[in-house]
Amino acid sequence: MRAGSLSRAELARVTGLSKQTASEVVRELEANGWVRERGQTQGFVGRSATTYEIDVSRRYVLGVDLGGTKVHVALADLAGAIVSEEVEATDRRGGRHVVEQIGALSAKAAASAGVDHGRIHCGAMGSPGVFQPGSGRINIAPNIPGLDEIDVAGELRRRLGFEMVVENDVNLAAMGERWRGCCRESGTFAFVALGTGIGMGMMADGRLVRGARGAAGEIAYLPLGGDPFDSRGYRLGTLETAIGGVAILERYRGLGGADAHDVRAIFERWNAGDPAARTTVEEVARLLAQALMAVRAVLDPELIVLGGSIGARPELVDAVRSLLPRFMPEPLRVEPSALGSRAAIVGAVGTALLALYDAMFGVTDLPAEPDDAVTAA
Amino acid sequence: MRAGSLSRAELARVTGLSKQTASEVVRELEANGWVRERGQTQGFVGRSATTYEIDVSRRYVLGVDLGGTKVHVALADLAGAIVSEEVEATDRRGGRHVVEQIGALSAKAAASAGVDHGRIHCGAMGSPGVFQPGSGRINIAPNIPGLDEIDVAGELRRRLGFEMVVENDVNLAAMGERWRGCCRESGTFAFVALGTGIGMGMMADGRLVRGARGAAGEIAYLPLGGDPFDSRGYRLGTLETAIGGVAILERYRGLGGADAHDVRAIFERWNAGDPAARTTVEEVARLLAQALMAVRAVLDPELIVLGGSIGARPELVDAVRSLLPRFMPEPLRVEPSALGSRAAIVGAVGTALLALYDAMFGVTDLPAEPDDAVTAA
DNA sequence: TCTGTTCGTCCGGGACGCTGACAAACTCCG
DNA sequence: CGGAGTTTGTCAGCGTCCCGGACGAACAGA
Repeated sequence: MRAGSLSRAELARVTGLSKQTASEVVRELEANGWVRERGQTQGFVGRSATTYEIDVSRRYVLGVDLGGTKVHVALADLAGAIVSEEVEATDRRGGRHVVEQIGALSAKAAASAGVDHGRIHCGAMGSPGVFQPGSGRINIAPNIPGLDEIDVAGELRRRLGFEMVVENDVNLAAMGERWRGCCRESGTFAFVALGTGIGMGMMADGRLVRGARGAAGEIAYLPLGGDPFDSRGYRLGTLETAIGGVAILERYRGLGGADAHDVRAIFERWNAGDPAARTTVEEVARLLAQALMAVRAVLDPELIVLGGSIGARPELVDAVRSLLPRFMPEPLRVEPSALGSRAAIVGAVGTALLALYDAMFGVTDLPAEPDDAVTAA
Repeated sequence: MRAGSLSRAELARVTGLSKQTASEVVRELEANGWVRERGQTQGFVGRSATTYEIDVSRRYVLGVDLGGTKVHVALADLAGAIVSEEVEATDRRGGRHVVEQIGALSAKAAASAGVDHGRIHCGAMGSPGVFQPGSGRINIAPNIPGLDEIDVAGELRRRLGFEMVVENDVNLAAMGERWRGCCRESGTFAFVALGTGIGMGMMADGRLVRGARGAAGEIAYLPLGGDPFDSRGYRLGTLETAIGGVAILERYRGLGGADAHDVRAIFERWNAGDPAARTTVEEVARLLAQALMAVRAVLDPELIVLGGSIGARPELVDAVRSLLPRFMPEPLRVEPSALGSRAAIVGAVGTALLALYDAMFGVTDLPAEPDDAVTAA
C-alpha cells in the first residue's frame, strides 16, 4: 500500500477495469519489464496481495536547458527523479558544436549514473528564441551563433539517437512550475522571466499557449515604459528597453548611483539603504506591475510567477505586490518562482516525460508527484 | 457525390472504417432517423451507390444573443442553417423576466419555422459579463438588472426544457468569426469588440481562452491611455476610460467638435472632413493600436478581428492598420469583423451545435461549411 | 478450527469492427 | 449487344478487448 506500488486488485479498483483485465495488463507490463514485483501486503484481512512497482530504471528521459552562457543537462528516470546532471559553458562556436556538446554531456550524464544511453527514450530542450515546428529551426536566438541556421531538432535526434522536443526556455520554465513548482494546482497561469531580457510562458486550461508563430509571451514588446512609436523599441521591444537588465543598470546610473557591474549589486545596495537603488527598484516595479496588469487583462491567470535572475528577487516581488492593489479591486496573486534557476531544466524533464507518456499511453497530462522526487543524484 | 450527401462506401473511405462497419453505422442512423436516403449516383464506372444525407430537421439548436437593449434569438438546424430569428427589446425588468422573454421568443421562433419545440436539443446564450460555470451565475453585467442574482443557466434550462450553454458574448463572437467569419483558417486569433465598452474574445489552438475566473480578454483594464494608478480607471478600466464609447464622445467635445449624439455621427463628420473628428479618430486609433500590440505581445495571434459598432468601422480599421508597422518589423494582420453585429448570434448557434456534437459523438471541433449556410429563413 | 474477507485465475460471453468472398449493378469498349 | 472491368453492398466468419461470475487460494480473527 506504500506510494508507488500497487496490487492487481488495487489497479482494477483505481482504473475501473475488471480484475481480470487488470491482471492481464500487469502480466504484460511485467513481461516487458515495465513493472516488477515489489512485495506482499501483510496485516490486512483477507488474502495477501503481491504488489508491483514501476521499474523506473527501465527508461530515462533527457532534459536540456540551453542558455547563452551555460548548457545544463539532466537525466531523469520514469518517475521524474533526476539521477544525474551536467553543466558546462556553452560552446561559443555555436550551431553544430552546441549539438555535439549536448551529445557529449548526455553521454557523460548517462555514464555517471551508470545508465545505458540506449535506455533514454526521448528528451526535451529549452532554448531562448522562437522554435518553429515546421522547419525544426529556432529563430531570434541572438545569444547562440548559428543555431538559427540548422535544423536543431533533427540534428539533436541524429546525434542523440532519440527524439527531442525543442521548446522556448520560458515555456519550459512555466511547465516546470506547473509540474513541480508553485502552479501545481493551477491550469491557467503565467511565468514571467525577468533577467537580461524579459519573456513569458503561459498555460491556459493546462495547455501551453504558444501563439500562431510561437511568439506568444514576448512581452518585451508590450507598449509600456516608453513611447511605443519610438524606433528604439522597434527591435528589442518597448518594455525590454525600459526594464531589461541593461535598462535597469542605466536607470541606476541615471539616478546618480555608484558604478554597478550587474543588477545583483543594485539589489545589495537596496538592502543597504542606497536611495538610488531604492528608486531604481521602485521604477522597475511600477513598470513590471503594469506589465503584469496587461497580462492579467488579456489572460486572467490564476497567478503570475516571477522568475529570472532579477524577477525572482524578493525585494522586487514585494514591491510589485504592494503596487498591484492600486490598479483594481480584486488582487492578482504574484509569487516568486519556486524552482528558481532550475525551472527550465525541471520543465524540460517534465516535457520529455510527457512526450514519453503520450507516445506510450496517449496521456496528455503529467501525474502529481511527491516534492522530494526532484533531487539531483 | 454532391456536398452533404455520402454513400456507404464513401463513408468507409472517409472514416477509415471497413465497408461492413460503415454500412452498419448508416443502417442504424437511418433507423433512428438521423440520416435519410437522398438518391443514387450515376455516370460513374461500377455499380451505382445509394447516397444518404443528414436529416437536418431532426434536431435544432437555439442561439441567443442577450444585450442590454436587445434580445436576439436564432433557431438553426443540424447543418447550422438559421431557420428563423426573433429580435425584441430586452425586458427592462431584468432577471427572471428576461429568462421568460427568451422562453417566449424561442417558442415564437420554433412556431414561425414550423418546428416542434421538443426538437430543439440544446442552446447557447451570450451575454455581457463574466459567466461562472460553478454557480451558473453571470457577474459584472451592469446592463441587465438582476441577472447576476439568479442561476441563469439553470433557469433557462427549466424554462426551455433543454440544456443551455452560457458564455460571454464576446467569446461567442470570436467563436462566430472562427466558424463562419474571417478566422476559419486560424486557431489562434483575437476578436476585439469596441462599442460602448471594450472587450476581447480569444482562441488559442482552436480553444477559447477563458482565464482562471472567466475574465480573460477584459482589455478594458489594459494600463494604456492614462495613468494606470489613477483611481478613475479603477472600476471601468484604464483603457475603457480612454477609448470607450463615452470617452470618444468626450474627446471629440474636448477637441472643439460640434455636439454629437453618438460615435456614428463622429465618423460621418470624419468623412465630411471635420478636423476635430479626424483628430479624435486618430487618437483612438493610436490607443487601439497600442492595445492590439499588447494583445499581440501576450498571445501572438495570427490575426486580430475588430468588431463592435465602433471597432468595425473601416475608417478606424484603416487608421489602426497604418499605425501598426511603426511598432515592429513583422506586421500584424488586422481585419474588420466579417459577421458584424451578427457575430455573437452566429457564435451562439455554433457553440450550441458544438455542444450537440460533443454530447453525441465526443466531437470538439466544428466542421467547415459553405458560406451560404448562414442565412435567415 | 471455523468463518469471513480479499486476491487472483478460469471460463464463457458480448460488443465491436475487420477480412475475404460474393452477388448485384453499372460503364466501357470491341 | 455482350463480355470485361469496376464499384457497391451484404454475408459469414473471425479476432480483439474487456466484462461478469464462479471458484480456489490465502489470510486474519474469534
